[in-house]
Amino acid sequence: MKNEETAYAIPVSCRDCRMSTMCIPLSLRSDELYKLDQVIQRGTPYQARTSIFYCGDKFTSVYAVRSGSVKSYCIDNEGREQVTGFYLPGEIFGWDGLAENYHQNAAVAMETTSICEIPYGQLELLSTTIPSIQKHVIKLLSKEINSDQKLIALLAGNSAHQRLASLLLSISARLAQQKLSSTRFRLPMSRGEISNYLGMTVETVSRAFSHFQRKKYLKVNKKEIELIDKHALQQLISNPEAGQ
Amino acid sequence: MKNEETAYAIPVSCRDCRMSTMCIPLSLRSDELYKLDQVIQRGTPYQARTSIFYCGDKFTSVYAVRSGSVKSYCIDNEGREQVTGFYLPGEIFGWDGLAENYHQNAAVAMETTSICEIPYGQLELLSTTIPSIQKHVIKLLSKEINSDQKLIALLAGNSAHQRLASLLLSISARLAQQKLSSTRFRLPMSRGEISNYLGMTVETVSRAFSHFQRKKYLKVNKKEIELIDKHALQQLISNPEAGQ
DNA sequence: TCCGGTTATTGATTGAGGTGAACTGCGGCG
DNA sequence: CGCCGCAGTTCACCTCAATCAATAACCGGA
Repeated sequence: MKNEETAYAIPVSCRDCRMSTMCIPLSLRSDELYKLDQVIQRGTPYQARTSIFYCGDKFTSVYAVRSGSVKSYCIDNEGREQVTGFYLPGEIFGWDGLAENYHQNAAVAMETTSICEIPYGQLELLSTTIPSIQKHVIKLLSKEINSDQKLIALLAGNSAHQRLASLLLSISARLAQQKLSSTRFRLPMSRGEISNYLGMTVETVSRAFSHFQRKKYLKVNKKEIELIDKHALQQLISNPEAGQ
Repeated sequence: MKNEETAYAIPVSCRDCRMSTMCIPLSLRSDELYKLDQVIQRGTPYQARTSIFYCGDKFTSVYAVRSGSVKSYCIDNEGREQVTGFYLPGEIFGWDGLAENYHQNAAVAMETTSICEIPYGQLELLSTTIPSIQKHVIKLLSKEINSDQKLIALLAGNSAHQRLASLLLSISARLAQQKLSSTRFRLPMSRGEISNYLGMTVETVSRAFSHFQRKKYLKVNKKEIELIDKHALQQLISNPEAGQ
């Protein structure tokens, strides 16, 4: 019955988890790691489209994506959904609840997704005896700020083509960090979710994909993406004129 | 020589500072406050357009605005400046350097501005003995995340008029928190800085101001703003049709 | 299996906002 | 005093992306 190597196997400990290079365990000594292990909750995988938490839920935990993917979103004043983030394996989400003690966003699995739940109260408790946890938490928060600010810059100053190119390269880079292919991958999110996240319409996203394909920057087949000319996409971002 | 009540007087301690309701001292007992006081550096005011730190500077401190105002910005791939935030009295900035130990943004005073510098190393040290400081730091970081995400939603889903209305109401609300007038105020930033921050052009900002004035939502005189119909601006944000 | 609803692509049209230029008002300075 | 430079406003024009519409591809359920 030793099938822990299959796709959605639940690791028995952080030590066995490939994510530990960017997750909280990073920089813990093994006795400390053991303590952390005790408080992390590893549930059964979430099915596609099921919620991890809702907007307004009491903040209890932060969450690490082990496999699959998650989107976070909020509902603005008059009912419209606004996607605020996509989270891939190895990434941690849920910090948005910290300031007010209630989640400002909802989070939903975009596909079958397994997640480590890290109860924040426990983490706080642990951090009184293991200072490096505090430091790491603060670092993760700060990273979230930096990536949000990059998105702000992207939305404020770039064209539709540039935005999509940025997202694709960002996903590519994040997959690379997990030692997954950075040139061939399957987008977990729909065109609608992409367009919402990037502040444009589905049609514009679709046209941008077609444009990139005509330009031979990439191949698209539904959600399967193959990046052919990453350099051209980079160019496009820094220089709007690139490629007409 | 007791002129500590004048505009740019440097308070001798956090206890005397009106900002303490939202700054770090909040929630400290007076013996703890004393210790914090010891590490905070209160320099002479910054002149308009002088830098507090540059992008790439080593991260050493976070900063609280005591009077005046500050903008943060970064320079993107090909030289363009992107404004990432405006900071008013009582607000804390500089967290962007935490993750990588180098500032990802630059910060510059928009007018004569006095600032408390809080050396982060000292703060960390203090927090080992005063756990509520850690908590507060994390709360401030989390707040920054929430406000960044609001901006993302604003940029992704709203028109030029809505964006400007949001900024004006945000400034108004933040001034109100400091018990300053929320209906009559002087914008510390130029039209160019506003437009850059909101992802549009100076001309569009100008047109939007004129439009609002025609609609009797407000009065503009250079940088002096008088909000006349805040409710109409609110409406405009939640409902794009409001007022044509 | 077929059917109905959702998601994606493509085309035609429209409009918000960007672009470039002209014009104004104001402050600094020789 | 007049000249220059800069910030802000206004205008005419044009572009990019939203909108409207039609069709195609896909998925889940009976």
